[in-house]
Amino acid sequence: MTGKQFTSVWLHEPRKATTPQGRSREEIVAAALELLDAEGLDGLSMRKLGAKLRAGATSLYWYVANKDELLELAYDDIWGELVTPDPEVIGWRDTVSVMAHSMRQVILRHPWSADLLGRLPALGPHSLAFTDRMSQAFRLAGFTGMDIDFANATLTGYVLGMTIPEVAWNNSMTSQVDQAQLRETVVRIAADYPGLRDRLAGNTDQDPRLVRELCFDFGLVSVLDGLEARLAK
Amino acid sequence: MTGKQFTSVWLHEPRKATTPQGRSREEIVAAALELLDAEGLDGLSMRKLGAKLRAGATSLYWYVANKDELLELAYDDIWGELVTPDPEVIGWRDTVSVMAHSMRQVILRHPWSADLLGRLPALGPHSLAFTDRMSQAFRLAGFTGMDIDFANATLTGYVLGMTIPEVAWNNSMTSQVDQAQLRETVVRIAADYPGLRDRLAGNTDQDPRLVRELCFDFGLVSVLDGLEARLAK
DNA sequence: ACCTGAACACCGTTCAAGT
DNA sequence: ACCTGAACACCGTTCAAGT
Repeated sequence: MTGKQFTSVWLHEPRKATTPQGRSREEIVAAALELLDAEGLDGLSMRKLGAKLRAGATSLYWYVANKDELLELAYDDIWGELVTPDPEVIGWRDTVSVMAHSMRQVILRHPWSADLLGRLPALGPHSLAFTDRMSQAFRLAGFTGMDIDFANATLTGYVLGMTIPEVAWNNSMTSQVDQAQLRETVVRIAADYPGLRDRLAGNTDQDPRLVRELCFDFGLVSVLDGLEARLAK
Repeated sequence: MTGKQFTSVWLHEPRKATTPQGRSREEIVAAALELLDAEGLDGLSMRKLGAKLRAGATSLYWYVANKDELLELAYDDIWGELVTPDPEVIGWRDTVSVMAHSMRQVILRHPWSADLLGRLPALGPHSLAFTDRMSQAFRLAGFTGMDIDFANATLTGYVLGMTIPEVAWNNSMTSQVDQAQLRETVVRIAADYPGLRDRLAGNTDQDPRLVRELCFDFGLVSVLDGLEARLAK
């Protein structure tokens, strides 16, 4: 009885903007994005956003039902930044590979999006366009029926799962952190796990950004190899 | 100058519990877990938790520096529920496969954890023990050096990325939702994407829970095949 | 049609004060 | 050593009232 209904910005029409006066959704979402990129998810409050638009905080509720809907709009927007090659031109494997790297970059560029992935369903037009384009590549590869969606979910799952904790890690670090001290504490924590400890110790001289790139590529190639192997059967 | 330092519960000793009087961290974390499981991430507030423990909200700050540290503690706890087979007994591939399924179940059982993955680094003992066990399996498989960690990251990345959006989806749904109406709206949204639309339409008769299981297995097998292929080279 | 301000019911956290 | 209450600086959202 008390269960909330399923709701989403994408499930109902926006208020008609028949009159050219007043603000617009686009304007509001653009301002929200600026705030999110500059200050993170906690930096976006309805009051701050109102102030930025030189308006009362509560005036926003005329354009948007609540804050979650606003976040859904902002969230969909960033997927418009994705690079989506044409699989007919460069082939399916390069297409999805480029898309995977591009996805990772979008999330790293907008770290607040990592927090939203586990909270809001992605039903916006940019998300769908992206899914559609990736499906096209997998169909071209030779997948059929539900396997197209499965391959899709496998690859995007890999990218998200690899990138989300990377954001969490970046969040906790800043340039202010004493790297040497951090390393020392991590090693102390890992002391009980010999394998882990030894590999951490052997890593001292590596650039962490580079290591993460290598790791991402390693996994991406593995996932794609695994998917390709299915086609041969 | 203003950058926050890297901090984590795991990086400093807890306040010594030399005296047996007063509350304990364990007690507090256990109560927090109950609240989280029952009411989700938003259901946990310091005031509510204090009330549940028949204490003032602010008394908790004697045991824990802030709410994030409390969440780190709760978050690490759930990974203690993981099934971790012995790779020496059942082989590496079955081991990591069982662990992958177990991970997914833990997240689905504690949906609030999905929100935390992008926010807090996982440095607790349960997380480390889990990583260590999985590394052991991959070493047994034949991986060496950094490839052990890469294989690890690839598999756990896949599981997280597959499961986090599943939680987001579950969050938005309740038993109250009119499935027929939802389907109709989704199809309307997907109208512009023929491939997507057709596959959605063809899916009508499937149990969504079952489809997600199939999808997870499809991806898991693909990822493991891809990793296994590396060993042959 | 659009915007405002006041008000409600919350937050996390600090801190001086108590025992 | 442990706990309290008051206080500060915030939240999202509703709603009657304005233009």
